Amino acid sequence: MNKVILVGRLAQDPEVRYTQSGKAVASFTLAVNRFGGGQGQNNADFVPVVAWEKLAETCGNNLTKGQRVLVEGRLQIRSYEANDGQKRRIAEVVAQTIEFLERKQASSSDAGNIDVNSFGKDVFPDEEIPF
Amino acid sequence: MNKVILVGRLAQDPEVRYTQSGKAVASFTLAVNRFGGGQGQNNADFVPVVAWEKLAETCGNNLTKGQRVLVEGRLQIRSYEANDGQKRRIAEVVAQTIEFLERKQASSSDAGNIDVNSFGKDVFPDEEIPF
Amino acid sequence: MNKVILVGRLAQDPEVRYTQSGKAVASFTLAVNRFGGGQGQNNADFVPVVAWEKLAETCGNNLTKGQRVLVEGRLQIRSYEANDGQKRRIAEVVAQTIEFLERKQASSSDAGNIDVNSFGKDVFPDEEIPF
Amino acid sequence: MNKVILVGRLAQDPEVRYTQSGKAVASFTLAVNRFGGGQGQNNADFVPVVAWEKLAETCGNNLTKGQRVLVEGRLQIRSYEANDGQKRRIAEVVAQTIEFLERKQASSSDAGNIDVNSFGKDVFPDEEIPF
DNA sequence: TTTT
DNA sequence: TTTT
Repeated sequence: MNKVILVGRLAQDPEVRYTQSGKAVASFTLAVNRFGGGQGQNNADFVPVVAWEKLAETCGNNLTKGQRVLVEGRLQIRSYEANDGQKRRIAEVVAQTIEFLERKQASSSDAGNIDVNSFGKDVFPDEEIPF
Repeated sequence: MNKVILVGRLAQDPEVRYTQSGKAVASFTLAVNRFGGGQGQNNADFVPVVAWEKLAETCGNNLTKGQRVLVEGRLQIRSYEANDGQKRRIAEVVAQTIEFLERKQASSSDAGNIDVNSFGKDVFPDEEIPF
Repeated sequence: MNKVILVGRLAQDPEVRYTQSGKAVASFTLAVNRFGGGQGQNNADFVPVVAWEKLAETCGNNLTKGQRVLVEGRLQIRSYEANDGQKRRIAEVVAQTIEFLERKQASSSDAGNIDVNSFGKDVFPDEEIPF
Repeated sequence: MNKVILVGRLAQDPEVRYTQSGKAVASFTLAVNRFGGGQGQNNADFVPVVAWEKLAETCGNNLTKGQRVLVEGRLQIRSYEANDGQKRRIAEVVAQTIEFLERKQASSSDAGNIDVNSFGKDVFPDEEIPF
């Protein structure tokens, strides 16, 4: 069991890239507010999120900065070599499902579809994220 | 909502330290095996976990390397200044509950208490971890 | 581990009652939409939810029919004797935390607090729900 | 989001049945111990669990009464007509993933595979359970 | 109806 | 850096 469930807002628009084999990868940072915690000036965790393939494309097409979403996924720790030759570790959430908790932009006529919208179910990709 | 649920094995014995104000903090790395994923030589995520106060002490007293546990907590992203003066981010799971999924060492007489053992419920501490 | 996480809409206003000892208990039904599932006429699970004490009062004061919330709790199976003398079982979610995913009614001046709002953490009460 | 995560022991061996169209359905009751709760004589929730298709067969072949497992699934509320013609509701967890937390019976030769074993990912079936 |  |  490796399960992460986050509710937060996109801190930026998703970036969609492609691996050498053509798989889509979306990445964005999710701002997850803390409650009851330290009440400093920037009281949130900024969590890196990645999504693959069809889910990546749906992110690219439907999500924008500031939008609130629920992300379900797994916590992945990757090693990579930094510019200075040092090995570092990065944590990120690999999204398996994303639910809209609000629409991209509130149009005047969305009475029928303001419900939660769930999409995607992505699994363990075997390629590295192209950064 | 910021929820993480992991099942894995301690990659090392927990280390217990104390903040300046005397709060206990336990930290350990949890090896969470991947399934269906890349089947390389080291097919696990090594996730840093911290626990505070009473839960920290219970960790120190009851957990050892190799033991399987279920950790429920939240994902925290902290900034810190590295030795080279650079700002880096570290992700860790702040444990709220830990359940034993097996005993520290199978003694010959624990027939009655091999059940899951749940302890702790720790919340948003307002001090930094003393590294 | 006994964990339930639901996102849905209140199917009715919460009812708040009191035990003989004076503890508040709120109960409501949460409509949780299904996705990818059977697309019949009533495509949702109607889940009974109860909340205790302070959390119960917050529900009574802040939640209304139709409002979208995230409920975190545990699944409880209770036995009771039905009117016909038969023993039946009822399942319900005992809420531990509830997050608003939208406001009761959008007032014109909530720019600062439209964020997710989390409240409550309630535990294993030792009294029966007064039905 | 409709997510349930339970750790408990099988209260009985799974029963495997088949729908008219030939889909396998396994069902069993999971005894989930309560902690911190009422400490009466039967301090557990007995939760009905169903699994479909390949996951159902794996349950039938690998799980037995008393075994500890982790079940991830969704909470489903079904209506059915009782023998007395009354309409009743039943809650059950539709399993999506099951992890072994211990082996069926410790044979002398399972040194290599005593790890957590995860299997299955089942989705919204469109047939009724054949009771 | 029930697990340990 | 790492568990089984």
